[in-house]
Amino acid sequence: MSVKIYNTLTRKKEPFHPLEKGHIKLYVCGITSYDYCHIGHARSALAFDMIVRYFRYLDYKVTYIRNFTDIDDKIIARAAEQNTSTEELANRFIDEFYIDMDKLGVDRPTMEPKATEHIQEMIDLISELIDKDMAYAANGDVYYRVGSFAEYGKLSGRRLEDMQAGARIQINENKDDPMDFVLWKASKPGEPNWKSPWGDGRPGWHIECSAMSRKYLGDTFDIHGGGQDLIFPHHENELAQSEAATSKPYVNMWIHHGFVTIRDEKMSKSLGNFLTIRDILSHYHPEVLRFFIFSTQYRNPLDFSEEAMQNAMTGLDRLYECIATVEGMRDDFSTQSKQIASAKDITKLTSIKERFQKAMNNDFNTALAQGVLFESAKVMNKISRQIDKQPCQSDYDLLTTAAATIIKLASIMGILQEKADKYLAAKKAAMLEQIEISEDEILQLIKERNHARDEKNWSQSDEIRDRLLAHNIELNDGATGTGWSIKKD
RNA sequence: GGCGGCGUAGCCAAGCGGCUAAGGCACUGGUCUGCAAAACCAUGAUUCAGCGGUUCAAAUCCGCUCGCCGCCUCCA
Repeated sequence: MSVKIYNTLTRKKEPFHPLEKGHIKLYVCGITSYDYCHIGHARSALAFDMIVRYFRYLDYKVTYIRNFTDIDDKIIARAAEQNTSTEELANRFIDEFYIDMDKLGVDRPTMEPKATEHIQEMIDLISELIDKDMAYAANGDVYYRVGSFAEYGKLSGRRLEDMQAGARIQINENKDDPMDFVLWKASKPGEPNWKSPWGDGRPGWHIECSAMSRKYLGDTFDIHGGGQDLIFPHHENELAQSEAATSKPYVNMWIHHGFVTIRDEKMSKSLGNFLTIRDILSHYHPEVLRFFIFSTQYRNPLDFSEEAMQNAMTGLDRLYECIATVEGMRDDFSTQSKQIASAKDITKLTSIKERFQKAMNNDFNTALAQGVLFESAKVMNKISRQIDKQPCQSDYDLLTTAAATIIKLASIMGILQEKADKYLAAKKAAMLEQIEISEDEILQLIKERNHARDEKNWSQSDEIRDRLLAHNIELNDGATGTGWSIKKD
């Protein structure tokens, strides 16, 4: 059973097989480093983190390259504003990026090349294109001759004629054709620049990915990924450059993820409706953001709202509570106890892995995979609540194995990775800080209330409970005593 | 104007030609409880934006209409 992936190039879901058996070569467009990252960047990093983790779970070797664009117009402009160098600015925000990624628990790619460290490779590639007459130099700039690449537009499904009709194309008298795009830009005075056969200048945006992917992954590799906004022009142009230079297919499979939206509009700086990763992580546990991001399939738009985050948190807590209950089970079983799990329950719980993989094999359908986790938790809760004191061996084994399986599978999405009791305790402690009552006070009041309850003094008992409720503390009277929790809004 | 995507219960979200249209949140009833909370059980779309068509069979394929979104300029 192979993984099926939606390929932007063919607009179909296709079974995926790497060129080299057992070894996947993946290139993903990373950030342009000039500002803090927002949730959209988080979605990109997390989507590919999940994809790589899933491939590795399936025992593939994955070589994962994600670049940093550390020179471009925006970086130059921002550096000038801040009176600093492009290098300092780019490196500063790369450091900030790592802070966010580490908090989110995103695994590092195999390599993270920077554009400015691959100038020579880009110059070499541009020279090859000029030699083949696919590119031309003009006044210190170098342009790609779009019209000479017959398949131009095949990735984004555009035809040159259509684009020219309605496009806002900058007038540039250096270009032979308005659709030609820049490979090398002559530098203006004071701008960062590198020596080249065409004079001092700097690379265009698209060429870096062609040069770096070729260096680290070869002329043809398995998967190239990025956000849907990169399909055109970035990936279209990359493809055109690389295939023109090598005369080989550039990439077999193109993966593009959807946007994060707010009130159904794309999150973007120009609209001012973006939230940074650190904004979110100051209010929510990183796993809540991960849970939220994986609550829909990666290609669909994902609408951000506080309500959706609360929803994600509730769902994550539910899974943690289920695991905590199983882990809190007395770890000795009894030969006296009867088996509670039905044949149907056993089937459900022994097929978790299979059902989860089936979901993931269908174009990384994390939404469906989360459904498998919830269904499993429900069955486990059902069994757990019926166990009286000690489980029988078969139930004990079934539940502990199921919990371990869920934790393992959830690690692909990077959720449920904390010890369940610690996660729940930490959450309680964090929420306790927000209300004006200490744990000691709560425990004291519970003690008083239980005393009243022993005397069947219900009015006093309820009065104490209401007093705690005023502080958002909910009580739960169980067989082993009275517990408390913070009430959700 | 060109290209692409989406429209499934109050909300989120699976479904990719054929088993009762997953799952979560919310709501309601029940079990449990002194009363609650949590958990569990039960309950909700004769129907998948609308209209036609293909098929023995369509939410799933095709066409048209309506609505929303994205790309065509930097953008995850």
